[in-house]
Amino acid sequence: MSILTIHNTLTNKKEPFESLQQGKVGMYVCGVTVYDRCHLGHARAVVFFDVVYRYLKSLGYDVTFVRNFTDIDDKIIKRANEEGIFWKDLTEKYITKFHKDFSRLNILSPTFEPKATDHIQDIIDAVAKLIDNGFAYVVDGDVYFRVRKFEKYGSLSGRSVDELQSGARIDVNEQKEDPLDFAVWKSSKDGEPYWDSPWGHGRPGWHIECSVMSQKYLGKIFDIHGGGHDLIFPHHENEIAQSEALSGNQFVKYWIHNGFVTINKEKMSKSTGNFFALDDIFEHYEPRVLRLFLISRHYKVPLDYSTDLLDEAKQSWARVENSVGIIEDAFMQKQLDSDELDQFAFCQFMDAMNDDFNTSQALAVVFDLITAMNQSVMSNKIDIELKTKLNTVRRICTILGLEINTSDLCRVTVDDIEKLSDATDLDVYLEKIHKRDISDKDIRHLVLLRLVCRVNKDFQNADKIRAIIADMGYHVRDTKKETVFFKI
RNA sequence: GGCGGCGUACCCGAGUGGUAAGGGAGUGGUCUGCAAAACCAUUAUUCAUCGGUUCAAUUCCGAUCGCCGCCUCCA
Repeated sequence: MSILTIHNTLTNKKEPFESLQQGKVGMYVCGVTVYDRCHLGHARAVVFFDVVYRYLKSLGYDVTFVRNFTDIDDKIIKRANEEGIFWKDLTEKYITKFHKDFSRLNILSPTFEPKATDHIQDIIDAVAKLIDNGFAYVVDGDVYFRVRKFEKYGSLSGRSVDELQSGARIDVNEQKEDPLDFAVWKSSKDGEPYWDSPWGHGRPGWHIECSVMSQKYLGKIFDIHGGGHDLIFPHHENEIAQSEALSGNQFVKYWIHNGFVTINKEKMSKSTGNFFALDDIFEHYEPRVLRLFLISRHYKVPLDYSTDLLDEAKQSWARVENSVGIIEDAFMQKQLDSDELDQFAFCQFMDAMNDDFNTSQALAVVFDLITAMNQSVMSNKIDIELKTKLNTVRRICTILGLEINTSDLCRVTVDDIEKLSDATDLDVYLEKIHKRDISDKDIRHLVLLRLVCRVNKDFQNADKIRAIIADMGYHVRDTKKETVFFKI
């Protein structure tokens, strides 16, 4: 059995994962700045780290998982002004929205979900300490971090300070000692939200909230810190500088960064308007299809979005649910109690996940199992081996957070025909159909009537009813003794 | 300009120093009243191009072309 290896951005290598404390993992993932709806790019990051969280737990680790909300910053103030609402109302609106969207994507709640504005005093204390130890300085109510004093600066993003210096854009703020220095505390202008501080009215700079909250909940050093690839510089670079300047020790052992979602190969981004909001996508696709799509590629490489690809994901997920639905039915008839897993397949899954969370390969294990299960059903082998495969599919999908939903499947059997009041029902319904006076409530009855027609070999009417059913967005599937129907 | 990533069938996408997972789509067949689902068979002598190392490279090295990202807010 393999062991978990993780590609560490810090060393740019795949490394065996060894937690700092036996059996425990501390993980911090940068959440979102709450000033707008979440898009597919956010979803990829959130879903991927949810998979990491679930997988680590499945390995038996006691995981403390922190994902923050950055709920005060320039964009929030700007947006609140544009909409003419109080900034706090804006952030709360989008935090609620975040929870709503991501619960649909079957995301587990993190252990802690801290907000920057709930930790202002901690932030002020940290800034004061940075000033005390010479890593930060005050200019007119602003506080800046002295980048050049932190010798390791640039180690995460692979840049040298001089390189950055030459490429640095001209900053309007001439007060800084060095163009590379960044704000840890920003003084507020009139009308802007502020908190009292030893340096006057102001608010935290970007970056400091993550340094403070991660260390507060996870300690001075912790195992995993994650986020989107675009956060490597400057956000995570700055976090390292601040955090290590505060603690004097290494901040994080493993840095994990996920690649972007792209549209026509270009980065999905709010600032360019090149994005699809989650709730818009949910109107056309089931969240679990979206989730499958998001983990269909290895997390580090870009994932290109298109509706064609989502349609493919939808089809492949239908393959899983069809198969599981049929097999669970089979086990309704034939009780077989076993929680055993197919050890061979499950080991293949573990090997895939242990190889830097290779979800593509992990999914291949699921599809191989599906094929094998279908073959069993085909040859009527409803046995313990099939049950262990089914258990394994369910187990793997749970770890990946993919919810297998077979409850939408409804069925009518030939036995139900007897319950029909009388034969005139058909004429009544055909009349209703003719008048289009039917609704979702009638579906079950329609399917049953169609079955009656089929039993009576009245295929013309059977097909007519099927066409109506299809028009209403349902699909029927016949087997020897029953008809299964479900909404498409 | 600096740094980094990617280029695998019709599409998506894993992977390995010894000859290419999986999904979607297509084609032929089985099954079915017909569909659908499922099953079977089939679809890359080839992994951007050109060199090099090697008994052997798609996998390592170099060059070239193409695409993308970061260097400014950004998952």
